[in-house]
Amino acid sequence: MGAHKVNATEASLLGFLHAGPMTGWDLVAAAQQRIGAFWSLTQSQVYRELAAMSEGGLIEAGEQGSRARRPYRLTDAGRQAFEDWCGSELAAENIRFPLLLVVMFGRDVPGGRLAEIIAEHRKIHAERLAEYERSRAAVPEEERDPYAMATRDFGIRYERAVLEWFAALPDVITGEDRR
Amino acid sequence: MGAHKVNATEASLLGFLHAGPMTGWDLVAAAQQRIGAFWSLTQSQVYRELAAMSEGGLIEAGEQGSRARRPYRLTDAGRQAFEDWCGSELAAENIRFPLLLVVMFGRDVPGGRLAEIIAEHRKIHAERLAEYERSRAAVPEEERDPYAMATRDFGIRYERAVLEWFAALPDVITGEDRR
DNA sequence: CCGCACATGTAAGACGTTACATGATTGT
DNA sequence: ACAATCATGTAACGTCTTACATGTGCGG
Repeated sequence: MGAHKVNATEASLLGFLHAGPMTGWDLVAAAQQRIGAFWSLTQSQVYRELAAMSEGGLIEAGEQGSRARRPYRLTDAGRQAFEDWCGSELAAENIRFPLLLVVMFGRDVPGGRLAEIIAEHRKIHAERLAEYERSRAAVPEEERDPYAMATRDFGIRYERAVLEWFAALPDVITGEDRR
Repeated sequence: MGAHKVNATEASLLGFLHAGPMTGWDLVAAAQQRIGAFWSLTQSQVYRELAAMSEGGLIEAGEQGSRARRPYRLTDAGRQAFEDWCGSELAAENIRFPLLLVVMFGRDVPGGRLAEIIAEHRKIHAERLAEYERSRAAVPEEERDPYAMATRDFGIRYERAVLEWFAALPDVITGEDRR
């Protein structure tokens, strides 16, 4: 009861800690790799939230290991806080996509800059998709975690949608009208 | 030249002001409606940035109208700042999707909560897609702005991708295994 | 003439980013 | 013994969110 209410960033750290104690450093790496595509957080944030959650009793620091490694483990209160978060109303997804701002205001974007930006980003997204598909293929059949697969598949579908969107843009925008 | 460097949020306001003077109130409404799907901003932010940009000479307040309406118009410096922003390196898109956190940590989400959340969000996205398609169909052929169309189409493709992702989720996750 | 929507603004705090500081340990 | 990397942490700032305060004018 009355346990501290956590935000989504803290909840994600608690989520990782279900699998066993981890240090801040490990959490940063895990977050970047496993949820970085749809939930960004920085090293600075991680250490701050760890300190706060430790203060609040949601996690406990263990014995300090070599190189000042400080592993944190989930407490019962932390487990409860995670479940409370799951039970609370989830915020809607928040997308901030500067490229779309440029497209929206494309009429007033100077010269060929719009086409240039689009070409640039098209390439970035093609690479990201390739990367996701490579990583998907790299997981041996028998050790596929359905949850991790699902989130990666989201990324794949997202990147495909973006690429199809690029492909369907009219020439006025992609700048392919000058032949 | 040395004009103030603006962030993406300010750039979006400058973008709107290219079409003519607008008040803070109008900008909030316009932003919510026209870029809200991929760039959220709040009323509070708008008034703050307007004050700051006015201070910096990027925009100028006009005569106060009724109900204290205060229209701002773009200055040359503001136009320049907008172009500078277009010329700068655009930040990558930033997606924060709590639902995907829940999926990622699905193994530790209590009881049928995961399935429940998914069903909920599936509905939300279906409705959003329907809304986009309705709004798309509502624009008369002759007054279609290709830029606005392009950003809306992004939304449509995004929502379709999300719905297809939902549809492809395994039963372990959607909870349809108990028959 | 009164209630509601319009319109601007402020304050405080939560959250996120960037840069830097500090020291330990590993490998060479 | 030295450089590179590991690992934690702090400081400062920028941005976003939430809530509130204040007043105006339109419509019934």
